[in-house]
Amino acid sequence: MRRDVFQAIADPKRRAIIALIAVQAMTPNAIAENFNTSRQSISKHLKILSECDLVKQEQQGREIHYSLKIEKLQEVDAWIEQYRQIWESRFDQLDNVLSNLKKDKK
Amino acid sequence: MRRDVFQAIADPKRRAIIALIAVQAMTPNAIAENFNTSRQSISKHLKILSECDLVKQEQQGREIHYSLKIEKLQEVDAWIEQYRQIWESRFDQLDNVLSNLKKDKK
DNA sequence: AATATATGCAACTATTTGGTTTCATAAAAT
DNA sequence: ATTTTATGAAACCAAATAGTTGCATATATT
Repeated sequence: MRRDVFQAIADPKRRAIIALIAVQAMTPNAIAENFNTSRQSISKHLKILSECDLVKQEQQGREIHYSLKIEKLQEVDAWIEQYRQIWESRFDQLDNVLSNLKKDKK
Repeated sequence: MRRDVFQAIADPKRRAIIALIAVQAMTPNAIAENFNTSRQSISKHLKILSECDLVKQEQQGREIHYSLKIEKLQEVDAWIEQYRQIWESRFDQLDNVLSNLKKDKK
């Protein structure tokens, strides 16, 4: 099964978990309290996030605190960057495009 | 079934299709020639991309030219933006964090 | 008119996914 | 020592996914 950051962020619940633990490390139980789903389903999402290298764990007694490895999201940023360049250049050149269109049509 | 831009970009083949048609509009057949998969599977991916509002179609005779609606990718950019701010501020404040840590530990 | 080409759609299949239920283990509280 | 709490793992299930195969339709080409 594929395990990359794009697959990780595809699920809305996982994006919500990411948002939660970006602020502060949390235990699976604490995370589950923020959703109406079982603790086990959160654990499975955390396992997927962990396999995608998006979270780190810190054991404290019987609790495990999960937090976001925010650097990993830079992979998404790097991917979107190429397209950002396209839409930014399109915006810059909008006037040119419009005047060229006028010429072509005429 | 969920149809949003995050689900659309989760599949590596769809990301490859996006990269292709970002440059220029292409027909399903022309796209399929770039992969070792059937024309029909490309059509299914294009359907998903279309349902996610990531592509636009232009019919020319019996050909249909698909091209990227790049604005839609700005939704991904907006999502990643909040985390970019976090890692950028972390970078900016790295010295502060380190000196604070020293104080806390001591 | 007959044939070839470009495409979408529907049915079918194997695999993956997200979830629940149940169990095992280890640490804390009593 | 016994019970409670926090967690992961395994078995199972329904739904979704990616792909294939076979068709239907419409536009070119001959």
